[in-house]
Amino acid sequence: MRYSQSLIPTLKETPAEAEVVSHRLLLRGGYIRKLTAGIYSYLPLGLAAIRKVEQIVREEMNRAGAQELLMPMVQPADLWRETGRYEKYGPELLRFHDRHDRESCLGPTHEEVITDLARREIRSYRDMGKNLYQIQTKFRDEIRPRFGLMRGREFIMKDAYSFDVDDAQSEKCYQKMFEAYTRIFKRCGLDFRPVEADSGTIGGSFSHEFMVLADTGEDTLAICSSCDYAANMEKAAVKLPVADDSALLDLEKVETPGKRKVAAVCEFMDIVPRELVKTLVFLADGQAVAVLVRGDREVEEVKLKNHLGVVEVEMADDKQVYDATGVPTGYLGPVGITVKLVVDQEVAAMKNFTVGANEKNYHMKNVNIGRDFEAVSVADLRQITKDDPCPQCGEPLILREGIEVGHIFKLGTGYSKAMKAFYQDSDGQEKPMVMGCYGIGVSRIVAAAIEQNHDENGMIFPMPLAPVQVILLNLGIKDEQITKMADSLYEELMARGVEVLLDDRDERPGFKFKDADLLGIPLRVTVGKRFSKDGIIELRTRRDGAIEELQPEALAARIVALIDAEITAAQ
RNA sequence: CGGAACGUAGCGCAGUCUGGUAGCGCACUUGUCUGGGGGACAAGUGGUCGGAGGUUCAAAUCCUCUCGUUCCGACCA
Repeated sequence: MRYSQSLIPTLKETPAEAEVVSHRLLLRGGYIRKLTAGIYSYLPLGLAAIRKVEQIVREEMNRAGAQELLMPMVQPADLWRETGRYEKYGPELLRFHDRHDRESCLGPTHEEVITDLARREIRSYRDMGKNLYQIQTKFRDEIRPRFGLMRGREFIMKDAYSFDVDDAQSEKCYQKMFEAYTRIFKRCGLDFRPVEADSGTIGGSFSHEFMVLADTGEDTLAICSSCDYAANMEKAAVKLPVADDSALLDLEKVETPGKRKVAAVCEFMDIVPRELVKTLVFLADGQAVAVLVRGDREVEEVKLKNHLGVVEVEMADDKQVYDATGVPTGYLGPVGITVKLVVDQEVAAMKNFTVGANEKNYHMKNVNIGRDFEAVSVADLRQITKDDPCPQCGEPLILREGIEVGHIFKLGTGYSKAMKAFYQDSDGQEKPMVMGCYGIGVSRIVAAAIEQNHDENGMIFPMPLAPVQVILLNLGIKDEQITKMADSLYEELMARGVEVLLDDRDERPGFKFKDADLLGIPLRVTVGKRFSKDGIIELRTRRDGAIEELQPEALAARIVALIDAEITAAQ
């Protein structure tokens, strides 16, 4: 590729819209351009990087026995009604009517389409054990797209779906995918961790996320400092606390005029937040539910949602709280409350705690479960903290930010039952197919790789993801000898299968160096004065800036060796 | 959708409070010089000031509405 013929519009200044480093550098490097909110064009270099990821994904999926196919992006609403998701999915699903007024949507994921295909085409247990995948543009009408390729509305995803005869086979496939994913992210040169995850709206019984560790990540991970435990914070199990066996004290009502916040109440009553219990009201699919957690804890909404078995929970506002309970916020408590009450396990282990009295300007102390009120249910409902022990081994946990680049689910038979995807087993019985689904955010991987690999001068691509492996700078466009050498090296490298970008623009050396750094291409070859004077070609690595001086004849072989070494190292 | 900010040349911004001439840097065009870390000089091109309506002799500037973008929250690959 010749720079002069390509479209690589680098920017000296950072566009104001870009906040995170990958977004800034992708724009500055001329890899992407925004069309509208959350929707980007991939320019030649951006596309080249994406193709690299796709290729790795393809190779590993195929190696794991999966088959590639391609499904439609436009999907009929009726298919989505079969699983109930047309109603459930929410405004993230972009819906529209075609010219015949048929309801349609743009595929944000493909469980319905693939299950429809499977139920039509697969009859016998002999045809089961299939894993089908595609790499395709998805559309999710995100409420708030942000961070460039990290959370677009339109993005490239690899999605795979497996169909097995029973749980044991499905489990094997899940394991295989777990291994394939580990290989994929390793080959991409990413620093990542697989973590236990919530299965979200896609549904299913069990799942892992693959997280790239980066400060700009939107998820928080709980990672054990000692054993192999790692989980998304929203899923991370809090260890069951030891029950307090103090004697029960007498219930006491205390006047707390104007003291609504935990801090104010504690100060007024001369207690600490861990002796107080908050009563928070959530709307669970519209129904008010009160949740008790210790004063210094936060409710984990995902845990609450799963515990209640509802689609959505949100914190009620002051008015909704008053409407549901008749008590102003700040004075709510479990004693005599009228709405459904669920209790965090930590609170269930407490004795003689302080709560709101369900009456303005009053709190109660020495409250106890069982004696003063009954809980509808007790569960792990709070957010884990960095001070919690590992739920597996009890050693300290570390909390880190991560970018979700892959997610695998055991789906079970939810979709197959809803859509009547049955096969006939060897015993002649009709049985539901056991499904799994496995996603990778292809375009997001490129962003994640940059978040992990950059410096003040620009991107630093790991060799396996680099859009091209070498940038060849001709620093003497008007010098016949230099240009001749640069062109011949360009030809020679390409002949040896090396991907090269030849910077043949009539620009000053400094300008080309800056662009080369910004673009993040792993190897840089310079043909300039050093060559015309001493016959020396310079080879520099982007990551550590190390320079080797070589004779032109030795260059190609050296480059091939470096590339091979880096690619093998990542495998 | 809730909270906040911002829309002025391709990009980054000033000008808006206090109404009157649209400006700076980069980029772009032409020329000369220059040529190893985003060069210098000279001459240029490019604007319905997001859009619509209003107030006024006069609106980028004041008022109303609207569209868009970004940031914080809920969603997710």
